[in-house]
Parts: sequence; C-alpha cells; structure tokens
Amino acid sequence: MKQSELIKGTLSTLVLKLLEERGRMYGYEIAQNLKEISEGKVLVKEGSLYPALHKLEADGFLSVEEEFIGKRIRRYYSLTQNGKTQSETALKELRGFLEMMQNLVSLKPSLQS
Amino acid sequence: MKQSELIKGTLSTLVLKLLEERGRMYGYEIAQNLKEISEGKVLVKEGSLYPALHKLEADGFLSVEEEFIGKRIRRYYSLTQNGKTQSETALKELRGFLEMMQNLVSLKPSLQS
DNA sequence: AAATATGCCTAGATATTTGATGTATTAGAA
DNA sequence: TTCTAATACATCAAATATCTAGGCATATTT
Repeated sequence: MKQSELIKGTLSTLVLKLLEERGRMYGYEIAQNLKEISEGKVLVKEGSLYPALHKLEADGFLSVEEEFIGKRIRRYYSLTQNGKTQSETALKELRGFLEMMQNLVSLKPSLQS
Repeated sequence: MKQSELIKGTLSTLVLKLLEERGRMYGYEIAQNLKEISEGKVLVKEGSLYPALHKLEADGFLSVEEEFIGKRIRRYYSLTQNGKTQSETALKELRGFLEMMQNLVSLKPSLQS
C-alpha cells in the first residue's frame, strides 16, 4: 500500500477545496500547491490531475479561461455556482469520512462489542 | 462521489487493524463489525471483502483455519508475524494520511502561500 | 412454509491512479 | 552559449480496487 493509494477518491474534493479558497488556479499551480501544503506528501501526477480537471469541467463544476503567458498557455479554472455547491457537499462528506476513520483506527479492543 | 468511494485503499488496513485487536475473525464477522463500529457508514460488500482477504492471505499477512459450525464452514483469519508488522506499518501510514487530510480540508486561505 | 440471516464465493463492469510518453517554452546554471 | 531544470499542457495503456450482481447452501425466525 503506497501512501498515494489513499488519495483515491479525494483528489477532486481537494481541487474543489483549493479553488474555493484561491478562486482561480491553473493545473500546474494546483499540483505545486498540493505538494507544498501537504509537505511533499500529496504528489499528484499529471496523469491524474488533468483528467480530474477535465471531468470536473465536464460535470459543470469548473469553468475555464485560457491565457497566454508569453507563448505558453495557461488554463485557469474557477468554481461555477454548481461547483461551489458541490465543493461544500464534498467537503462535508470528506470531513465526516475522516472523522469516522480517525475513530476506527484509534479504537481500542476494549471499546468494542 | 459516493461515501464508499473514499474507502478505497483503506479496507485492507481496517481488516488488519480489526484482526490485531480481535485476534481471530471470519469474513462475515468482519463485515458486520465494520458496519457496527462505523455506525452503518462502512458497508463492505462481499465482492470487496473476500477478494481483499484472499489477497492479504496470498501476501502472507493472514493465516486461515477452517471450522465447521454444524455443516456450515467458517474461515477464521489471523495475523501472521508478517501481518503484525504490516498492520503496524499500514496503520501508521493511514494515521499520517488522515492527519494530513484533516489539515488540508480545514486550511484557511490566509494560511497559505 | 416462507422469509431472513448466516456464510462462503466469483465474474464482469467501472473508475481512478500510475507510469510512460509527447510537445513546447522559459529560466538559470555551467 | 549550451545544457538542464522548471514550467505547462496533454493522452494512453496498464494496474488496481471496488461494486454490482449473481450463485450456492445452511440455519433461524416468523
């Protein structure tokens, strides 16, 4: 079990969370940011991130604006109205899940049936 | 995102944790127990659990003893020595992951770069 | 007698992530 | 100046884990 295995299912939610805070980010920036704020523990691969972004966009949760920095393109993502709703829903769910998991991994045998 | 999507990658670890505490359990019992101690939130399907158990066994982390209760068979699983080591490693990792995730989902924008 | 619970199992579909690979620009080090 | 690393997008094949949906059989409750 690699540490990265555990990220499964949480990437989209983390992206939504970041965009909720930052307002507007591009893919590379998101990857760097996740790496920084997780102290190198969340290392999202491009092969994970870009498909995830495209899916969120296709689902109507993200809108995109393309910009050229010199000759290099950047695709800035922002939350749509649906995206904001989705972000709150997903975060609530993720927090509930984390709380429950914390509980499970810290349970002592004596506390159980 | 169904709640179950988030379980991905954690099932094996939860099984190891349970066996570490309980010493000896069979599949059906594990499923019931996860359901109980998670207050109905972790509903492991047989299609997930049995393959997971078989994999843990194949990896040398679990040993099996078959018992007949009347005519009905039960397959009791226990941790091997490797399984105990693996359990501790996996739990440490999972706890670290949970802590980090807690951190990520509660971060305020002002705390970031 | 019928329905529910116990108890094991597999096969196919689905979804996500990884690793590899590709293209191209820009900045900085040697 | 030349080479390397960083920036920035992207896709595809393969691996992996889980779920859905089935199957089989016994035991218990209604």
